[in-house]
Amino acid sequence: MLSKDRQELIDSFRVKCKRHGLNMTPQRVAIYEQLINSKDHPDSDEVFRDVRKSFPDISLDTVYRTLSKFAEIGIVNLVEGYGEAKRYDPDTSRHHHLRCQKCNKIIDFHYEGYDNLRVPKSLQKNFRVKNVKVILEGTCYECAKKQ
Amino acid sequence: MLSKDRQELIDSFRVKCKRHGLNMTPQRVAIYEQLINSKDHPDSDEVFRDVRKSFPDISLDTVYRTLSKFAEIGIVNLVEGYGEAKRYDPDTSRHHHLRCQKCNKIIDFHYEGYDNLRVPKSLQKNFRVKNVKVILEGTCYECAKKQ
DNA sequence: AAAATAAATAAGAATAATTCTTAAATAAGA
DNA sequence: TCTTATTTAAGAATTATTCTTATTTATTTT
Repeated sequence: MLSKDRQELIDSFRVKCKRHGLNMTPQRVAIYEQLINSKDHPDSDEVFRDVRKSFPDISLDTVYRTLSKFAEIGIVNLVEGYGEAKRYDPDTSRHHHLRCQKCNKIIDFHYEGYDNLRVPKSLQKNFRVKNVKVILEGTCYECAKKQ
Repeated sequence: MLSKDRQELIDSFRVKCKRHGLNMTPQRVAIYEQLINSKDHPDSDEVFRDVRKSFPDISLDTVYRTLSKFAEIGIVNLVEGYGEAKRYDPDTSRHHHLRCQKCNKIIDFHYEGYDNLRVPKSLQKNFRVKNVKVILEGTCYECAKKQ
């Protein structure tokens, strides 16, 4: 997160919040600043523990709410591992998934273009790749209708 | 799951279990049969509720244990959404992820080959794609060493 | 086929992740 | 500054999952 300078990032953070009707609160700023420092893919509890150091009275619930809001407006991304119940796919044949970000529905599809993506050589030293997944995320028809 | 006939599937299920040292129990068969019928990507609780109809005394814990074993030996696949805590990525620039299936670590990487995958036209009618993710799953160096 | 033993199960307690409820505090706009 | 809509802290509640223990069952050994 060092590609832009701190102040620039915070300014654009304020703009994004305003654009989405989010009030500027010290908690939100503290969480955002923590995220800038983070080099990892932290969960809410990690962020909570870190933010707490500079903001001892913040509540866990606020961190949960805030991160999920931030993800909603694109300040952060939710990584694969969506915090819901584990789900299993009984179809082990080759296929790919659409995932609706609103309702979490998963829809199977097949597309040859994704079937044999090559794996970059440079990774193969430090990581043994077992499978390549392509996931198209977005909004399903039913959820799009509702809006 | 109708590509092979029922008996063929169950036979190969028995073979896979044996190969991995799993005993054949009525519970495991019942769960496997339920999976064959499933057209979806059920979570453990859904499987539990369904299996219960034909096997009223099965416990939820058994379903959890069994599905996770099945995933381990490749009878089913765990879909994206791994049931852990939600994790956020503060880096919103274009990149992709390696995910270690053992320790759940996520490693960023960049690879041009994945940056502009085209989205099949046929999907675009019923699904509004917001982003395309490529995830390479496997075993990280540290976890590989441990074995 | 019966006995031994290793694996698997049910039941419910325990833990972990997340969300909800409510009353109080606060940011933004008039 | 006053008003109003948001946001917050705190803790209860909920949901998903794992753990513990005693019992049962599948497989292996006799």
